Amino acid sequence: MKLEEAIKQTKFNHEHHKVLLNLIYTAGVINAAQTRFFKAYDISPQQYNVLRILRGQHPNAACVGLVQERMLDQMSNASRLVEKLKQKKLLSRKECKLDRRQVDLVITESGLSVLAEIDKNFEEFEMNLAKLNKDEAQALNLLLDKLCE
Amino acid sequence: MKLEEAIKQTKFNHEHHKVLLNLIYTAGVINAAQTRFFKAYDISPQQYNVLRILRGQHPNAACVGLVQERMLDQMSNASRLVEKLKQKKLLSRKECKLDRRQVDLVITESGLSVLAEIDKNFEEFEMNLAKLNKDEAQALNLLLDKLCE
DNA sequence: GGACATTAAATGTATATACATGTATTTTGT
DNA sequence: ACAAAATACATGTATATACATTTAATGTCC
Repeated sequence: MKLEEAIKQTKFNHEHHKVLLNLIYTAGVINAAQTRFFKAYDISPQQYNVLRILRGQHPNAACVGLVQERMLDQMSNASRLVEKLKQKKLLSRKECKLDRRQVDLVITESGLSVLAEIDKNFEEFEMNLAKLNKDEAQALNLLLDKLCE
Repeated sequence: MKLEEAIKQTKFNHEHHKVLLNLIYTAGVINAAQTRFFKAYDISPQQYNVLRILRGQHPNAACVGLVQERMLDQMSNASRLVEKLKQKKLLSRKECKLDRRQVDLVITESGLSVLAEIDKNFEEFEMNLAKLNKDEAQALNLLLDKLCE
């Protein structure tokens, strides 16, 4: 359902105000859909994000700071997300020999296979979600990039 | 900072995947900025949203259901938001005479003046946030609408 | 080498949120 | 009219998040 129907409002002060509402609304819709999608794999979208970052480094280790830096939101609890994933044995956490303040995080085999399982279906999920063709997707990305610059 | 810099990733499987990340990222950026902006007025973006809905009905009352229906996210805790706003005396909550299951919510004078104060600066905030011209804002809205349809 | 600042990560705390359940009231079906 | 279903809202609970503080290790300057 698009914004105007969802919030029962058809007039906006100006386009910029609608952009603001529309972005927050759209992100909420996507987020809810993602949360539902990942629930089947017993992880949250944030946890998926962390696993993907670790897979990107694999077989090297990454520290909490690197993960935090690359996360979609600049949140402060990478530690706690890591703890959750460790409990599920999707990553390993060891003291870093070179700098004992840091920890070496490595995705486990189990973590890799969960990601592989997810990726099988995630692309289809993405395509369904976005009812846009490739050109439109590209245009949307350009606008979002410009907005954030 | 745009997505690619933020997450240190320049290649994406396809445009749709980038759209997904970009939307969540952009909404996060906006949300953080909004939260900071509203902090000066001691309310959250969600609470602002509720107050705006009530102002839209003023001087009529609105019930919790109507508020919930029009909120940006389909959340389940309109009750608790209302409770917070009542504690701050920004709205009044009375039993509805016609249907005693419902409650009549009305924004208070104090609530109206907080909104007036906010609106003085919010438009400027919106414009700064979105480094887009009017045509681009319009294009972005069309794409988001299409995506949510 | 030692006091002091800086950094990395973890933890504490208050609030927010998702989801399920509870409670009171009204509506519906017979 | 009365039992059952539906509705409106509130609450319980577990988890998530923002923000500040703590702890331990490293770096810096004299």
